[in-house]
Amino acid sequence: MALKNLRENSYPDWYQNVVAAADMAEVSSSPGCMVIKPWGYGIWERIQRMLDEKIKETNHENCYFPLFIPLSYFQKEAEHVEGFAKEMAIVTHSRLSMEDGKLVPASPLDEPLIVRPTSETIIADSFSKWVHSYRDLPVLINQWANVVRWEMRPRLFLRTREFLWQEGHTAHATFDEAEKEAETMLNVYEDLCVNDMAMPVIKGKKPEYDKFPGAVTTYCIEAMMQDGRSLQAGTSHFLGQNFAKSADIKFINTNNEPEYAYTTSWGVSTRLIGGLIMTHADDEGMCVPPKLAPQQVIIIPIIKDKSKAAEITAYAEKLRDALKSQIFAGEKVRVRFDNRPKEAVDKMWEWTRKGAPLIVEVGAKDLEKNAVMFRNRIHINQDGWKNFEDVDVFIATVAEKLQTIQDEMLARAKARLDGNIVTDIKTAAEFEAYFANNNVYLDNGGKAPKVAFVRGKWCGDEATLDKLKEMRLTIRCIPFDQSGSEGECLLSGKKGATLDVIYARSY
RNA sequence: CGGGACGUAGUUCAGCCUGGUAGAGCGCUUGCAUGGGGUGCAAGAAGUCGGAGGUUCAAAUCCUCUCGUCCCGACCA
Repeated sequence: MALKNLRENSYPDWYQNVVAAADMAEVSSSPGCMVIKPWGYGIWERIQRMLDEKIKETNHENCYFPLFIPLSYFQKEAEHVEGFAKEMAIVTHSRLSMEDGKLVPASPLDEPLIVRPTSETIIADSFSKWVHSYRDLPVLINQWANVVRWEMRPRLFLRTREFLWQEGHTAHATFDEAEKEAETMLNVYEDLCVNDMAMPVIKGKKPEYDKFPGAVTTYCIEAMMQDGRSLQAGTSHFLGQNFAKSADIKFINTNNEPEYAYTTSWGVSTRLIGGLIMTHADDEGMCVPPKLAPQQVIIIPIIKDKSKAAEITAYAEKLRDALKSQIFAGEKVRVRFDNRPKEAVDKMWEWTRKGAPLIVEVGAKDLEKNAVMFRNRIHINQDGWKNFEDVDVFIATVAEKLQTIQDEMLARAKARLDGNIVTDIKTAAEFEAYFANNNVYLDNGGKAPKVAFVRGKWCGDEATLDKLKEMRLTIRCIPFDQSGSEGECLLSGKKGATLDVIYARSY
């Protein structure tokens, strides 16, 4: 029996159903916020660990800046102010007092504090104190933090008022070095998404109108969800000297002249988990790529005859310990022996909905044959879901099996992305016809709208943005691999457009 | 923040129109049977009906306000 809400009926309902069925998160009583439950947080911890390693490999160090940012700091960078003059949490009082039996805010602050929506301004302030000479550069730091944006329409993992992320901030002596840094970190994100999350992405930069407020260039990676909508999975900004000028990050260069530093910032958030769900989950629940799975192998004892319970338990524990000594992707295999007092069949389905890659069932028959029965989550209801194997062979090949699953998940996701980028729309008329209704299907049978990405020309004129909005589309990015050819702009119909862009509906 | 739907047991929901003893499925607890693809039978526990005010002899039900959730939109990681 699959989930109550299937993908083909209602994608949003299905999404929430997966989050609940996999027990990853739930809506909190605190409005707009989520409670990330152990399985969901475990996935986040895996993302953190893998990304943190990559961040450190590229010479960045972690540190921590305040949650509260004085309002005036926010006001320093003109574009930043405008771009971020949106819903934010503002601290205006410093205590509560009791009046008529009710708690009311008291002691107004001289200057309100903003609960950080992002930390460019407060970090730039520190950088201005740290940087005096070209010898102090580059400054390469990162922080793991929570941020708050007062979203009006929250969705678990994809958009919540408070979310967890990492934000890297760097300062450099030259334009080129900073620009290269922004690209390097975009590549780090791509590596994380592709090789660890099995979620292929398109790399590119945002059009001018869609840049981060205050950025010179915003680079991004875009992933395709199963409904054909695009999810911005990560961004990396080259900020030029904009923030350096407003925060006065100045240094003496090698020519003994004062110069403003060049800064970057880059981040990914718990939104990646939403992307992971919409990339890999199916109508039976979540599927977690082995590298990200908090538990990669689940062992469930099957005890029919209670007199054999001790024997089966001992067998399972021995198997657990042997598996734990195996190495997959440079780490010990993560194994859980699930001996909770529950029905074996319930445990099996629970872990299936959570998306643990391998579920092993051990019972009396296995003891006799010195074997195991294991299920491969991503082959559910197909050949290869249920497998029998000699226990020693299983132990010896568990890392190999996990790698195969990881590879297969990437291959599936990649096939979906590659197979659903429409490239043969060459005129504005064809383009309009293609999106004439919401019922453009990627595959047959589905009732929910699934719209492919269209890769085509854009003239770059901002007058085309109205048309875009009308069609409920967005320009996801200007991909790095430009063809350089000329053609008709799919929005304006103008000839001689040279930019290749990705048009898609988005999250 | 605009448009729509909705808040009743842990959960999914019925009951509301036409006011009069608080209901069901799943889940939970116990027992027996079962057990390698989502168990069966029996018994049991569990809700000041989102909150506040109003109408009434009487409110889950009618009225007002409020808070929250979901969907669509705008906005965004």
